[in-house]
Amino acid sequence: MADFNRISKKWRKAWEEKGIFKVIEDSKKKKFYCLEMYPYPSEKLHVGHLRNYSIGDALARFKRMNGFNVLYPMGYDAFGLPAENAAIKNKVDPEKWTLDNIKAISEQQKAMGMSYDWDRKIQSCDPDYYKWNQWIFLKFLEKGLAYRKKSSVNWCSSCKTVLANEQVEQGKCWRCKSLVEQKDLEQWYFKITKYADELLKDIDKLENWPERVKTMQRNWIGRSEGVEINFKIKNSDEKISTFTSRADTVYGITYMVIAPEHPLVKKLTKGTKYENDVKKFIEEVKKEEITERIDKTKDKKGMFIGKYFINPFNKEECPIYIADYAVMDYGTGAVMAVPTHDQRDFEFAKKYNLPLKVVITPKDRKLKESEMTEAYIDEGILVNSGEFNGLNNIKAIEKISNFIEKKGFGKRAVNYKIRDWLISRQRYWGTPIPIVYCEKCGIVPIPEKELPVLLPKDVKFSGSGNPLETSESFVKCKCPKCKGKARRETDTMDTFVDSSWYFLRYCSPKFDKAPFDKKAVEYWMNVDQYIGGIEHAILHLLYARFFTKALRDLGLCKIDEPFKRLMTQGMVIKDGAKMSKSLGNVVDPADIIKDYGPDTARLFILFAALPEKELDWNDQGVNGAFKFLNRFYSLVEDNKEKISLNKIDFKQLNSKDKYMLSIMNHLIKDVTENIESFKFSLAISDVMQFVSQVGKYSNENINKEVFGELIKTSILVMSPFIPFICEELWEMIKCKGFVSLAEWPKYDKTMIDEKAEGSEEMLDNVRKDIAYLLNLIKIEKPKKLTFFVSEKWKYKFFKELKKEIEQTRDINVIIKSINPKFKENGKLVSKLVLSIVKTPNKIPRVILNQDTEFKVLEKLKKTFTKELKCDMVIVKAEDSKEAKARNAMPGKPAIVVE
RNA sequence: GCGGGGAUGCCGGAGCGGUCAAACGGGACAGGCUUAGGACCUGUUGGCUUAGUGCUUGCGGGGGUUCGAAUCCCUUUCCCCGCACCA
Repeated sequence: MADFNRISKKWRKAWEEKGIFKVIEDSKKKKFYCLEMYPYPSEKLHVGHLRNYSIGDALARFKRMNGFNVLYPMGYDAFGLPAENAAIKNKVDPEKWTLDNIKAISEQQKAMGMSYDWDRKIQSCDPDYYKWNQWIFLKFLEKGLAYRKKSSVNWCSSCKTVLANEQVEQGKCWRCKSLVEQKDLEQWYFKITKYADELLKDIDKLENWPERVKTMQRNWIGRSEGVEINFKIKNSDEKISTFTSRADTVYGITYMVIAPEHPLVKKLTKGTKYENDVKKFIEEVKKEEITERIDKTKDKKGMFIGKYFINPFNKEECPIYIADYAVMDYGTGAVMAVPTHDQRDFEFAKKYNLPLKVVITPKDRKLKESEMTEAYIDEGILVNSGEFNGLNNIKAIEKISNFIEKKGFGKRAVNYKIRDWLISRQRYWGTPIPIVYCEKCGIVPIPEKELPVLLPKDVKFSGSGNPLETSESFVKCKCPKCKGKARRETDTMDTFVDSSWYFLRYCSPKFDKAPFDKKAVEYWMNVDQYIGGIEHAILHLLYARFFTKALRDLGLCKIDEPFKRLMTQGMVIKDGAKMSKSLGNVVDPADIIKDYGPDTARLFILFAALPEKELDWNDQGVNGAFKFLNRFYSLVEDNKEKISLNKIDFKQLNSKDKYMLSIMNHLIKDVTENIESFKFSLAISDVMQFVSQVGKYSNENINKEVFGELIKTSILVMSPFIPFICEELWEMIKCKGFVSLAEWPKYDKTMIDEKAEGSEEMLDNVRKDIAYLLNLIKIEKPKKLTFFVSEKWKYKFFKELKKEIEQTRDINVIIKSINPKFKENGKLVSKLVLSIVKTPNKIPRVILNQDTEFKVLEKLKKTFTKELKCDMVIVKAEDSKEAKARNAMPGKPAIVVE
């Protein structure tokens, strides 16, 4: 048995020595940018990574062989919390920890045969890299895209840092899953909301993104059109503004809820008897906020604050409540409540005995407030709505909105769920924010020429507080403006900043005048295929899109969207569950490589499931892949003496040789198409079938040139999946150069139609059929025979048959393919109808072999008479024994005789 | 609740109007090679069968469109995955 590990080491070395995967811009060649989401360098690679890279590498290799100039880089998302936690726990330097991991991981990637251009490696913790984070930050600051504000922020007490909205999942920290608290802090933000509209609109341009990712982004941006309505408060000069997308319901308002944090709450209750109770209520809500406020099933809680507002539409006075279901974050923090037509309002109104007022009613019945058990939220007709009565409610939204603007009650408004991106992190291992706080000058940016602001080494990792604050040399500094005493910003940037533009850096990784070389970016961008996990559907992919647009507006690049096509790979599971340490179902890629070699691991991963689907890890399956590799390898090795690379002499070929060449051309076609549509597992299954056929062929009396061609082709088409072994076999059959750089085979269309095996037998059957039919209708020599051939692949045989009949019987033969044609204009049918015979006296006859089908044919009569433009008589149902007797074939063509 | 994706032979998983009893792999069974096999090769693998290019059942359940449905439509059940009191 072949030693696959020896083979892989040999070729890895050869590739490295020749540097065959390095690329440079080449305007003469078509480019292809293939990118995998760069990994966080944790201690070990897991199979998910392996899958990611196997997919990307197969594609990169395929494109390379197809003549593309392929940019296929790798780098590391090297900043981040785990390094810092390791520092606290094991007293190691986060940098060393990170760099050691990178070394180990890149070693594994090389061992797996990934064809990266390693010269373009990026590590986000390199000052050469994060310098440009700082540079971009300063540019954003200039443009007003970065700003500092005090606000209530998400705080993770376990990670001891604030989090962006995108990093809070169901009230929990995305990383450590502990509950997120709210804190009032002054922090740095990126103004992603400025691009909300464009980010939303351009989702439509992302044609090759998975639908669900696009949907998730749309939902996250959460654009909602509506109106902002101002309400006067009775006995006060204050106004409350509310946002609603349901202007059609304004006549049904019976109360209002405002968020407890709403600034007006204090004002309105000050000095009233409600003041104390309201304060108490707010305290209560804050306490439960974290856990319960996010639980939708919970009872809504609220409280009257002693004030009323006036509904400008009907001048009614309604009470104002504070309630925990109103969130300050969205809209104006106040909600006009229409309990009859909003379920949340309905529940609240029922609980606090607030009035209901129906303003929309279904067409077929009447709604009664007293009988309602839930809000009516479907379409209907407006009632109790003054001049708008009788309108359809959807149409009324538009009319009432106009009315609101005309009367000055409010204005149209658009709301987004997306918030500005909070990028400050109270952690050490990240890009320092290039800002200084001066006693005199306030917030002062570091001048560009002083970048990078380096991370200091003299910090203490105590496990509490931001380690950066322990570095005096870092914190204490001079103001760049006045040279006076100043304090340096100790927050670092969210690591998602690093990953928001790294794909641009790959285009010119060593460029030192700007984050990237505009020219290189113009050549390489955008990313033709991006591959990564679904978990980044919102976070990274949204940020990267935002960055691209912002950098474009800074004049740094010309593209609107960074990733042309996105493919999200499925999870790897084992024994029906996600791999996890606690379940003990983790597979270590290193073990697989050790036992089976890298090619087996790659082959299994790509074969076991389509890239986008879940992959069920199965040890027997791995072994199956291994078995195939051995079979493939020994097929070549055992028969290498029989291989000739000389040109095929087509005159010397027998039908078997021709048949083999035909399926080989088929193979090339299928594999090419399957790879292009990411159906790697199907491409591999095609090759498996082919290899087993070639195996059988090799035992026969073979044509050496043909055999050589078959073997060569199978090595070529397999090489994107199992590059090491293919390289070895390529050498074994004495082909020149690296198979990794060889040209992808092209298929010959004419060869695909080559006669399939067994065609003689089939022709024989058809001959019998014809004889039988002719006998049946008692004519020796019809003028014309028309064959309706149902299956495309049989078309070829009938061509031969045509020749034969025309010569031997002197009959004019016509062949028609019925499948595509009949489907279009009549949806006909070949399988059931075995034969149609049109007699000389112009009465068409139909012969069947089944009683059941006879019934069917009665129905078909119409279609047939139309198609054949003549009457139809069903002559007889041919019984199955008769069919058997004349050895009828299945899927036999319809035959028309004239 | 909203949105996205699923349900196919013993298992993983293709197929997405006729070439489908359903690719490919795994498993199982039989045979060969072998002293023997867990290695390799060959064949079988829904049921019935007078063994036929035969009949019959069948791609979550029910209904429909069609000459014809695993594939299209409706409905229903179950599973996964996102978001979530967004006004």
